[in-house]
Amino acid sequence: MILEKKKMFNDFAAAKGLRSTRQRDIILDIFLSTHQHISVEDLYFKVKSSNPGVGHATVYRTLKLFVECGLAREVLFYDGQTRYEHVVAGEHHDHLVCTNCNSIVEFENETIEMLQNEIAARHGFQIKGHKLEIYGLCSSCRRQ
Amino acid sequence: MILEKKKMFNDFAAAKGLRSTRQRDIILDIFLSTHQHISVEDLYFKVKSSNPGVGHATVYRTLKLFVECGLAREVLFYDGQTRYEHVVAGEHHDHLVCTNCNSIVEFENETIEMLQNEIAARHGFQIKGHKLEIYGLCSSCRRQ
DNA sequence: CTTGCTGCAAACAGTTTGCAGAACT
DNA sequence: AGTTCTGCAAACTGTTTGCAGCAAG
Repeated sequence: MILEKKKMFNDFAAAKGLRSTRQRDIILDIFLSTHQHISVEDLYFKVKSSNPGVGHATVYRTLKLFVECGLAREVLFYDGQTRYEHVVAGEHHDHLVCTNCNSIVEFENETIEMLQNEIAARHGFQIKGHKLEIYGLCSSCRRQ
Repeated sequence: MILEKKKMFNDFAAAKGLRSTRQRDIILDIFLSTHQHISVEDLYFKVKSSNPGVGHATVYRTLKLFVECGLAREVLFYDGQTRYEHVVAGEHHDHLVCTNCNSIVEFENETIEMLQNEIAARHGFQIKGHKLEIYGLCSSCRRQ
């Protein structure tokens, strides 16, 4: 799992012609060792504690790379700090259902998935799955 | 609808001993005339255009009051600007369902509701309702 | 040796705050 | 008159950027 992710980053770096640097390795290691939605600041301090020389900007820049290669995802809360969470494979989509013609449009929304995890955690639930269906009139039925 | 909201704010202001000022009236009027998620900056410019004297800080301060009295809600996107949207009455809750003991916990999440509206809008859907159910093990069933 | 990467500090953008004067009650 | 509110500018916070030196290829 962690090795997979390292490979993911290495492949991405190779494909983009990025160099392999000590700092990126350290930041990736520490990011992979964290749990959901760590703030840049927190990650920066973790990195600093084991590796004082690393700068603020490098952490910012490296996290953007992780997002770009699909390892991480930006998450916003209401405290003005950007957080990053791990992208986990196997996420699925939900549905928009037209109550007139019964057509179904699929969609995915990572933020909703994430919020669901939060809600479940808050209530002590161990989540197994979910179903989200939005009902309404699709664009063509609206016009009629 | 607009009058209701003005009343809402006036009642809140009265209850809190806030003064009624020209600026707050203007900002409320303009906010009520806007659509979903306006940024502070945009609202500020709208206010300025009809009323040049009003300052930046006042718009920020007044929007916080709207949130406090339940008229507005903060919304975050990924562009670093805080937006505010209207709170609409009649929002409901969703469910956490335990697949073992079938107990149901109700919850509400405004952000999910809002995201659903966005998704529907993006697909040209006129939303009528939705159902969100999260399935899993409740905290007591997990322990067994 | 060439080019990309880093660390630093300065710059930036959005938001908040302190304060003197204006406005509400 | 007393106190809250406003507008301004300065301060703050989180993030980005320019640049000289460092390091990977």
